[in-house]
Amino acid sequence: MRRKKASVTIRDVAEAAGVSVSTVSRVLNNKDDVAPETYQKVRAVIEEMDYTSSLAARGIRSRRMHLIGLIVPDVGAPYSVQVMKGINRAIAEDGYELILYTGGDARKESAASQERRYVSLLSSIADGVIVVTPTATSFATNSPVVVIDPNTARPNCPAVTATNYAGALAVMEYLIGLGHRRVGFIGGRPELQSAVQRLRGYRDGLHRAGIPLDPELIQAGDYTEETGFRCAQRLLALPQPPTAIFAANDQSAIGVLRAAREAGLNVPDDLSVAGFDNIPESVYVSPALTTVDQSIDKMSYMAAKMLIGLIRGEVPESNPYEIPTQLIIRDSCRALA
Amino acid sequence: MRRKKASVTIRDVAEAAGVSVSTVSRVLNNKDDVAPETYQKVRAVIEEMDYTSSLAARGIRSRRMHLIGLIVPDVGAPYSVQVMKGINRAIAEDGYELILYTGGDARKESAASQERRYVSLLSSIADGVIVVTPTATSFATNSPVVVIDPNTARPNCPAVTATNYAGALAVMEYLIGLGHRRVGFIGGRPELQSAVQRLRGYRDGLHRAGIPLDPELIQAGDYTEETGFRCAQRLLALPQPPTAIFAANDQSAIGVLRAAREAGLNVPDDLSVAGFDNIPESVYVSPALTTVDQSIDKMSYMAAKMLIGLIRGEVPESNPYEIPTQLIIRDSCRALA
DNA sequence: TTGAAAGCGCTAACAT
DNA sequence: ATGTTAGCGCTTTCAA
Repeated sequence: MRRKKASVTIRDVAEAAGVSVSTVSRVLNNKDDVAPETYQKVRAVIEEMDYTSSLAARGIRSRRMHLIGLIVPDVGAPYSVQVMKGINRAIAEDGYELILYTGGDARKESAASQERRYVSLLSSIADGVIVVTPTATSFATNSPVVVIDPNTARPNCPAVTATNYAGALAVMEYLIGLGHRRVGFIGGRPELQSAVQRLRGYRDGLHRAGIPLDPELIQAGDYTEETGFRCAQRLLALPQPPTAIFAANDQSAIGVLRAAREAGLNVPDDLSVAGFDNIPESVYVSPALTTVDQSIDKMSYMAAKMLIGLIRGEVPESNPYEIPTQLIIRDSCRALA
Repeated sequence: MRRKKASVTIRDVAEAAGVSVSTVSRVLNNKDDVAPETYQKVRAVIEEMDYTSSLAARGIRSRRMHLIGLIVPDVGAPYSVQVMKGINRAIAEDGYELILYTGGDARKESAASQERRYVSLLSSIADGVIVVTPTATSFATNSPVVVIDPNTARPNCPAVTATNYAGALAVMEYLIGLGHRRVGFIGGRPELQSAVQRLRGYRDGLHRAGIPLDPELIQAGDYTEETGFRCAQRLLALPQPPTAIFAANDQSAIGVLRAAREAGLNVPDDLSVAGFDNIPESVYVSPALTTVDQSIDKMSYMAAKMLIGLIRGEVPESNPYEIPTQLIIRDSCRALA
C-alpha cells in the first residue's frame, strides 16, 4: 500500500532508462529477446533506483511468482514451527519463497470458512498453497493446494499424512511386550484425524493383546503440555494407576513427565512413558523413553515438494501420501515381571 | 495465480447479482451508501459463489488491507517464533492479519538487499511491515516500517529494542555481588547489536567492580546451543575455570548446562549459570539460575502496536522504543566465600 | 529488438 | 443509491 506518491514503479525505471515499460518488464522476467546492452542499462537503473516490482501488481497478471503460500492454524505451536522448517528446506532447494498467512485468531468465522478465505487470498499472489490440518474439504481456487494432516479421512485434494495408526500400534506392542497391562492414554484434540488414529492404535493394541479396555485409563487431552500434565495427574491418582503412559504427542508427554516428577515417581523406573511426534526441540526437553517419530519435518518437506510438482504441472502419485512413522526407543522402558 | 480460467471475480459476482462491479466493491468494503436489500442480495451471491477478492488486485488499488507484513531472518528459530507470537497477539486485538515473508535461505543476495526486497514486496500488499534484526538501514517504501532489534545503533525508522546493556549489567552485578570474580561470558552473534550491548554490559560490570578483564573468559558464541556447549567446554577446561558463566542468550545457556552436566558439575553448586532472553519455552528446558527477561514477546507486541499506530497516521513517541529487561532470579546462585 | 496498447481484478472519482 | 470510467503496476500480445 503506498501512501501518497507511490514508490518507484516500472514506469519510472523505463523513463530513467529511456526505454519502454515493456522492455523493463522483459528485463525483469529475464526474457531472452533483449539486447545485451539494453539489458545492462536497465539492470543498472533498477539497481540504482532500488526498484522492486510490486508483488501485488505482478500477481495480478503473471503466473509464476515462485512463491508458495502456507496457512497454519497457530503460528507459534511447536508443530507449526516444525512444518515451516520442513517447507523452508524444500523451497530453498527449488528457489521458491514462502509467504505465510495467518489471522490474529479472531473466531468470528468458522475454521473452515476462514481457511477457504485464506486460501483464496494467498492464491492470488502465490503459485500454490499448503494448508495445515484443514477442516475445510474443498477450496475455491484454481491454484494447486496440498494439505497436511487433513481432518477428513479421504481428502479430495493432494494430502500428506503420517501413519498415525501404525505408529500408535507400534508403541502399544512395545509396551505390552514389556509386560505392561495397564497403559494410560492421553489423547490429542479429538477433532483432528491424527488424534483419532492414535487413539485407535491404542485401542487396537490392547485388543490384539487380549487386554480389556479400561475407560478410566483414557484421558481426553488436547495436545498441550498443561492438559497432559493434568491428565497424567488424574491417571496417577487412580486407585490402580497405570504402569505406563502413552501420550498422544510430545507436548502431552512433557506434561506427563512433569506430573510424574511431582508425584515423586522416577521415570523410567516407576513409570514408563511413551510419546508421539518427536519434534527435535522437544527431544532435549523430554526424555520420554519411547517416541514415535512422526517426522513433521518430512511431512511438510514432502508437501512442499508435491506442491512444487503440481505447480509445474506434474500429477501426484498416491493420495494421501503417507510418511511412515518410526518407533524410536530412546531408553528402554522397564520390563515388568 | 490463476491457471487458465481465473477463479470467480468481482465481475462474475456483479453479473450474477445483476448489479455493477462498483456496487459489489462497495459491499465488499462495507461502504454505507448501499441499499440494504442490494447489500443483502450481493452478500448472498458472494456467499453462494464462494467469492474472495483477490489480495493482489486489491492491494494494487486500495490502501487499507488490515494486513501487516513481517520479515524474520529465520523462521523456526525460537526467537522468531516468539516474535510471531507477540505480533499475533497485537494484531488479534486490532483486527489485523499477518503475512510473513521469507526466502528459502538462498544467500545469493546480501542480507541487507534481501531485506529491502522483501520489504518492497510485502509493502505492496500489506499496510505496514515489521522487520526483525535488520541489517539494512533504510527501506524503499512509503509504507510505515518498524524494526525490532536493529543492527544499527541509531536506526532511522521506528525501532523497538530491549535494554540489553542494562540487563547484562544487572546480571554481572548480581553474580559479582555473590562473590564471583571469575565470570565466563559466551557471546552472541557479533554482528547483532544485542550481542554487542550484552558484551558491553559484561565488560562494564567487571570494570565497575574493579575486576580486571581476563580475555580467556570471553568466548565468541553465535546464539546457538551447540556453540554455547562448545564454548562452555572450553571455559571449563581452562587451568583456572570460571565459577560462573553468563551466556548471551537462552540457547547458549542450554548449551552451557549440557556441558556442565557432561563435565560432572552440579548446577548451581559447582557452577553458577546465568542466561539472557528467557523465552518461555526454554524456561522449562533450561533451569538457568539467573535469567534476564528480554521479553521478546513484549518487544514484538509493542512493535506491532506501533506499526498499527503509524498506519493510522499517529506519530511514534521516542525512538528507539526500549522495552526494559528484568533480572529474574529463578534459584539463587551460590554465594562464594 | 523494441514499443504501443490491451487488459488483469479491483477501487475511487465522477456521473446519473 | 447505483452505474460509468479511469486508472493502479504490471505482463503480454501484436505491430513495427
